[in-house]
This record gives sequence, structure tokens and C-alpha cells, in this order.
Amino acid sequence: MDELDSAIVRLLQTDARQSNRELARQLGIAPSTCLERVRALTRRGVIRGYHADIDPVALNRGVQAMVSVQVRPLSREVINTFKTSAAEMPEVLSVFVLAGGDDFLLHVAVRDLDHLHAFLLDRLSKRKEIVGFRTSVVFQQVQKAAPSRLP
Amino acid sequence: MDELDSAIVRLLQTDARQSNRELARQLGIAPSTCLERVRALTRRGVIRGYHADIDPVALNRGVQAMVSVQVRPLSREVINTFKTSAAEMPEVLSVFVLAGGDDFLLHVAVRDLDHLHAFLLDRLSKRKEIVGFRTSVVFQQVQKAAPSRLP
DNA sequence: CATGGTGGCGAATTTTATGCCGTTCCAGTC
DNA sequence: GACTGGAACGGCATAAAATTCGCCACCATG
Repeated sequence: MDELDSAIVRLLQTDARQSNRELARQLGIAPSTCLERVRALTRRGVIRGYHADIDPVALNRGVQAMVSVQVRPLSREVINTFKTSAAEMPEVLSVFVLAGGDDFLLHVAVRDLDHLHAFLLDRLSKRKEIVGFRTSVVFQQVQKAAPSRLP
Repeated sequence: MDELDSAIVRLLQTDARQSNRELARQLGIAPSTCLERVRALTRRGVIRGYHADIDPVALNRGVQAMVSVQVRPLSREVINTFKTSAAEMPEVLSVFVLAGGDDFLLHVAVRDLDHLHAFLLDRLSKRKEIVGFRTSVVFQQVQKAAPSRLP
């Protein structure tokens, strides 16, 4: 993971679809070298994949919310069960298992507020292990295009 | 945004680097048709870009936390200022502006707990508009590879 | 029944990926 | 100073892919 690797990763985070030639050109190295570097990064698991970034509205997900959830009892089994169930719900983008006051944080994205309400009442509340949850609607989200490597 | 567009989007979310031919093959359409569809989706802003998914540890970001923040006064100016400042901090992956008890939620990723502590005390606490914040360390994260289009 | 627009198709052309290999450069070692 | 291993380079050949473009089927419309 030298300076060149970092630069490759940075460029691929910004645009994963540029050709190997273009990548090499921007880095000032030979395409063959660049290709081998990218492969090595993939082999080592540094590059885990490539994903398209899609407009949420086109996916009927114009409304986002963060839902913090408390479950009981706090056993490994209950945690795992809830984590898996939550992750399988189509409205849920990601599940965070937390240390602290809340046990989970769910990042959800739905079509509209009606859908959010329905999700909370009809799907989430149905789960017996939940002893409380709190929902915060997301007004805006600023997302970093490419998190850089920290020093 | 017909059924075919949805399928294209789904496949590109899963693997943005597969060739246009492979994409077309999986969809049962001609490569030229597929290319035109992808371009149209890009023109319409449905596809916003392509990003490499990088192992956080390789970026010195093995520890994640969610930090909920309250600021005062709740003016448009203070909100915007804090939002921008937070987004510019390298430790911050994304900033959510929330409705409800908390005003912001920061998703941060740092090298280790020492770094997290330093970030909270030396960078975040320095901001005068903050009247309180609460940090939850992330034990695990389950992230959906490809959020599907909701019905 | 024309007719114009849309979307799709597939052949042709250009560009890229990929593997291979001899050469060069550099750093560390003797 | 000579040697050596590793990394990068650059050229080349082949395969694969991207991109272009003319043509056709379909369909709603007048």
C-alpha cells in the first residue's frame, strides 16, 4: 500500500469505470503496470468491488430516515436475529450494531412518509425483541464521494 | 424507467465493472442496445457514477462511529456552516441533517479508538455552535450491496 | 393506409484488455 | 564497484470490448 496504490484507489473511488489506459495515463505509469497493480489490490482484498451510484428517487426512495432501536434481552442470539431480519427488509439500506445507549441504527430509505410510517408500524413494530425505537427523518445527506486514506 | 432499466441498474449496482457485452448477455439484449440504455440512464441522472468499494482497513479506517450532534441556535446559517465544516473533516464519511431530537448525525471512520477520541475532543468539540453530542461506536455494519427499487 | 418516431439489431470499425517477454532501473548486498 | 532481485517499462500479438451507424420492426397518430 504505497503512494501509487493509494492514488489508484483514489481514482477508482472517483470513477470506477474509466479504462485501464486512462487510469495509467493519469498516474503517469504504463498500462501493464497499472493493470497489475489493480489486480494485486483486488487479490489482497483492498478493492472489494465496483458499484454504480444510483439516484434514490429513481429507486422510489426519496425519503430517508435513521431509526435507532433498542432490543431485549441483549443476547448474542437476539442481536444476530434482529440484525439479519433488519438487513433483509427492502427498506433498510444498512444496519449498524452499536455500543452505547442504542443497540442498532437502521438507515432506511422509502418512497414517502406514508411508506415510512407503514414500515415502522407494520414491519418494525411487529418484532417482539424491540423494546423501543426512535425515528429521525433525514432532511439532507452529504456523502463523501471518496474517503481518503488517513495518515 | 421500465423493467429493463431496473434490471440494468440492479446489475450495475452489483458489479459496475462488468463489460457492456456481459451486461447485455445477462439481459438478453444486443450490446448496442444495452449501451444506449446505460447512456440514457446516465444522461437522465439515474446513474450518478461508479465507485470502487475499498476495504476500510486499507484506508486506516478500521473503527467507525455514529455521532449525533446538537447545535444552537437552529438557524439556517448555523446548520449550513456546521454541515459544510463537518463534511470537510477527513474522518467524516457522511453527514445527515436530521429532523427530531438531534440536529446532525455524523458517520465517522478512523484508524483506532485513540484517533476517535482525538477527533471528538480536538476537532469536533472545538466548534462553538455545538451544545452537545453523543458517540456510539459501531461494532458491526451490514450494508446492502444493491438497494432494489421499491414497488 | 401512410408516416414519422422510437427502440432495437447486428455488422463494421476503432479502441482496449490481456498476456508475454526482453530490457532497464533501482536499492540493497557483498 | 559488481551482483542481484524486484518492479516497472514498452513493444507486440491476440482476443475482447466499445462505439458507430445504417437498417428494420413496431406502434401510435393523422
